[in-house]
Amino acid sequence: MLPEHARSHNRALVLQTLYTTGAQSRADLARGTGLTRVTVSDLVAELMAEGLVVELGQREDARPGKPATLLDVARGAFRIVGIDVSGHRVVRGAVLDLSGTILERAESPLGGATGERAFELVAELAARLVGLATAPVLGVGIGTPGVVDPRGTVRSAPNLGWADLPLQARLSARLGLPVHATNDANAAVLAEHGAAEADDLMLVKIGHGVGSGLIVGGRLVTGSGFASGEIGHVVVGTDGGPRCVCGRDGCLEAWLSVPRLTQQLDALGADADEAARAEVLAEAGRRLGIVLAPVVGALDLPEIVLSGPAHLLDGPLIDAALETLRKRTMAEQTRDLRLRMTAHGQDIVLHGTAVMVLSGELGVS
Amino acid sequence: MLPEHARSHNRALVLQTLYTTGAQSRADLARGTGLTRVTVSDLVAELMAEGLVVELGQREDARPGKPATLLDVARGAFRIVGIDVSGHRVVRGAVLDLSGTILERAESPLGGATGERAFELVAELAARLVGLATAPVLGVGIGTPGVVDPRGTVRSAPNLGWADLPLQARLSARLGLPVHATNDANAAVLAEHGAAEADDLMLVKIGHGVGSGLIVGGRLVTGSGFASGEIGHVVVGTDGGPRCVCGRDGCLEAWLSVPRLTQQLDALGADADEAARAEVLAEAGRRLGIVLAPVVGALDLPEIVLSGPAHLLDGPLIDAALETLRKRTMAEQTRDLRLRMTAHGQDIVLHGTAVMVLSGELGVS
DNA sequence: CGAAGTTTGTTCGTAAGCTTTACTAACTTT
DNA sequence: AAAGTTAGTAAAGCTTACGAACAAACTTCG
Repeated sequence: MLPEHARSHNRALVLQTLYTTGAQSRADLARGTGLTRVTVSDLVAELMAEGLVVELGQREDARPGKPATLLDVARGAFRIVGIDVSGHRVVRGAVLDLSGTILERAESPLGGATGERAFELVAELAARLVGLATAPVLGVGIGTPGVVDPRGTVRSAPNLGWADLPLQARLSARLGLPVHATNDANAAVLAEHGAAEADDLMLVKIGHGVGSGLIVGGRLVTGSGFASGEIGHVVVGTDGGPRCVCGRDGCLEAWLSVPRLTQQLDALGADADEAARAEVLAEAGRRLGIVLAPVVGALDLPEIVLSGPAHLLDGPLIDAALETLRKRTMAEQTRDLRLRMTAHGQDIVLHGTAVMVLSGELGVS
Repeated sequence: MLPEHARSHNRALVLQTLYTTGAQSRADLARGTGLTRVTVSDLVAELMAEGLVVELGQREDARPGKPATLLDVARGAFRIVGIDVSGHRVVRGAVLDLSGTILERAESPLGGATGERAFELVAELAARLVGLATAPVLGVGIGTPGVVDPRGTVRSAPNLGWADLPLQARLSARLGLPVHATNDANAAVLAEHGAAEADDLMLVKIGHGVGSGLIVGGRLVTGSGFASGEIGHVVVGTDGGPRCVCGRDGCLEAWLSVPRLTQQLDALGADADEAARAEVLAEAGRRLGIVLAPVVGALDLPEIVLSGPAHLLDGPLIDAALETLRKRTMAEQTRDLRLRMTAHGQDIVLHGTAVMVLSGELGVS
């Protein structure tokens, strides 16, 4: 730990405070960070020279003393490019500003491409989006299914036919920009965590498969083999269940994946009554609750967020899951447990990649 | 982040390296920590002045250059007092040296004491042990059942009749020494983690009740309500189970607690055949595996350690638990999963409290 | 209306901490 | 005996943050 590390820590602290709290003066920043006004002024000067912070002008309200000069992160001065490879049929991408607002979108049909061809599609989409950016690009973030190590190498992503693909390194070399890659569910939980304070959070992403991302103590859990969150193929309960693609009976994914739910609802027929449809969804919710209960107990989780098609998840399914969780864990722990849908909708992975780039490039987490 | 924080970080880094790697020279430390020899010399001088580090004399082996002066942590110059309140009938305590070796033991029968009387017993035992120490006491560590917050206040420990008891503060005031308190299962997982490198580890403590402690990313998981590890009252499976003291059917504790296992084995009779006894234990092990599977999946845990009576746990129970875990999770994750008994035996909580004091007082973790 | 008080942000000098460079000490190898 | 190597220390310098003091610009009070 050198003095310069302390410096970059303080720099990130100032930027973080400015990012989350919004426009404020140097003196406000000093009070908020615990540093002195002198130090804050120095750090702010450095950040302004880099174009990351701008002065907004004087504060309007009438107070005694010299009027404060308001500062803010130059939210419009840089762009982030985000790529979501978790879709089954398309690769989606976007240009975002530093606040995480999506400014431009683009997508490429995947068309069943795998391996090198799939990488090529991702790289081309990223390059296209970088071209659309009307301000310097801070970095590129990618969320992909599969096991991704901290250096952004995709250790294994069966659906895309990727194995030990150095996604981050190759894309960075090609674009000449910083690139950050992570698992799609991890990106999603980062989006949900946003720039919030350190806490604990689990995000369950339900789509073609079922995966999850975890934040414990404010930090993303990667797992010993970088395979955290893989709950899709955990067997639920002790009474069998539907056959899973992995060959076993009763995996969570076999109960809960979107194809399975859709197929079950379709089987009821178009004119099925609402109660029958609700029961199908409630049964899936109960199964989710059964798997999550031990995790909630072991980690004392306060909040779980679901991501996926709201018309399937938001209703009987989520209600049954919460009720099951309550029934199967200690009352003290789940009394305050929150289980809810994400507010990010379909863009959750894109937003998460932006958080990842902000965190990696600016230390803003 | 001030320069002095960097200083104390580097100080702890030197001490940590010395503690884990053992006797070595200042130059070795410089290479090991990445600091320069000058800085290491300065820090070592500071640590020697405090009596925490001592010179052992010159290195013996024949190498070119000036002979190195070997250093080590003054492992015998300080003592740690550890208290384990997790026993059902007695409070156990010990005096340990900085290496975690137990030098003296003492215990007090609890005799059903609760509330203030139980606290009094703990305080008296601690004072007695401090008196037994033949070197300055670095600090006192306590492992207690229940929910303990980071400031060492026991939020709730029903068996001891404690609620919002500021255990750490009151004991520290009484003894005039630094005190650290935590949950017993958390202390146990710290013992198992020891001074090892950052990794992931779960410890399941099976006794009168069932609890667990978790280390994720090298850090102890406390949980949002400081109630992490409470898996004893998570319901197992979807086929009912024995009635639990909490009123529900099929809690893990109802399947797995020592009283329950003992009672089941006793019910078989003294001349029961070995296979019947093994089946009782294997069934309990399968139940443990069912609860742990989602946690292993979500966290990508590489290792789980059991603590409790070896004659019950080490055998059919542990074998069945591992087999169940393998059957119920993805093969990639559990291929390398280790499930084993602790090597600390009954002293695991005492050893854990020592780790806690070392970490809290010296930054050695 | 002017003096007093308040708040902001900067300048200047200082203390802490780590580094580089240079040195001595003490050993092995040739 | 000379050369080379390694350990540890001393001196000087750079970076970083701080405290004190101050000017600027406002409000409030008499």
